Amino acid sequence: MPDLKKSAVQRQIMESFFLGYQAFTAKPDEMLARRGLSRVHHRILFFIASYPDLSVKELLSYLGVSKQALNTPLRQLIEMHLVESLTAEDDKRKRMLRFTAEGAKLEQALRREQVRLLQRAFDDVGEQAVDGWLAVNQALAMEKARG
Amino acid sequence: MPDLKKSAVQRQIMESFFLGYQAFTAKPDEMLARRGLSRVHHRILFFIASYPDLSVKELLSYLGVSKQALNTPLRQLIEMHLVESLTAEDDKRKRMLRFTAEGAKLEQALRREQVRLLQRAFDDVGEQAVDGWLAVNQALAMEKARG
DNA sequence: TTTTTTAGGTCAGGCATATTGACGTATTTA
DNA sequence: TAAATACGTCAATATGCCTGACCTAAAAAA
Repeated sequence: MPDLKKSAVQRQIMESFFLGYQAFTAKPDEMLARRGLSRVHHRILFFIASYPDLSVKELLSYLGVSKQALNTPLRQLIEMHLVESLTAEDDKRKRMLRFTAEGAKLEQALRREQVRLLQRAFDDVGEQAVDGWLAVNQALAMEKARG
Repeated sequence: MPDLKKSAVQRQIMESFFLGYQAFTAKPDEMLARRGLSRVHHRILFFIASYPDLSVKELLSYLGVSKQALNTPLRQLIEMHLVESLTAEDDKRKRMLRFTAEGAKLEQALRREQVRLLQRAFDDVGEQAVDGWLAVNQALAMEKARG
């Protein structure tokens, strides 16, 4: 347990977090860039993967951007046949967003690279450290929810 | 140790990391926004704090942006009397970047909020988890350096 | 000492993306 | 039938980054 009262220690911890997160996003960023896509597209793909058949409104609330900001990247994903937008049965105003086969493949490829990176880091530090890492991330996420 | 072979587990781990990092940057983002500043300014402040009297070129290499992209935010910080740019003694082409008293105060305030968040999360999970979290972040940062 | 390189700064044009506001359509709910 | 909702799009505006070009001052190399 480092001494969190020292400025230099604080900065070093913050820098590791920053660099670690940057490493985590670097590979997908690069893979998406090759297709002319960006991190917004990645987030869209992530939420469609996590909540298949979610509506545009739900997606908007997860992303926290305006309808107009979502419009372009989502349309691009649909035009590239990575995502499809189907009218919902129960409410025909709603669109259900899901992957095409190709879209699912891309999401898997992105995730595989991120998991591979995590796995390599996990292998370096041991099981106990991994559990701690997960616990702190979850605690931070909770703090966010709490305010 | 979670089962990293399951897609849902993978996504949940990735989501915690994302949310945790977002929580980590949320407060500074908000504090900076009140002054009309953004995350680029934060990164500039971070590097000046970590490497006082660094040159513009060094700062550029840390940030990984173009000279023109740095120009505006750095000038703003200087005009707001948060950072000062002093000609180096040994090489008068170089500018040494450092905080003014007010700039140092802002950097401390930003860092204090981030440390406070970390501390709350750390308190929730215990010492061993914290050490694990730090170890994994460092391993990830290393993986980045390794490629 | 003259020439070249380096550090820093700025301007212009182009591109991408975010915002707010307004409008239009289809559908559902009150 | 009227009001609200879900979605989509157009326009104007603002921001931010990029590349390329050009400039000064200073240091390094010739």
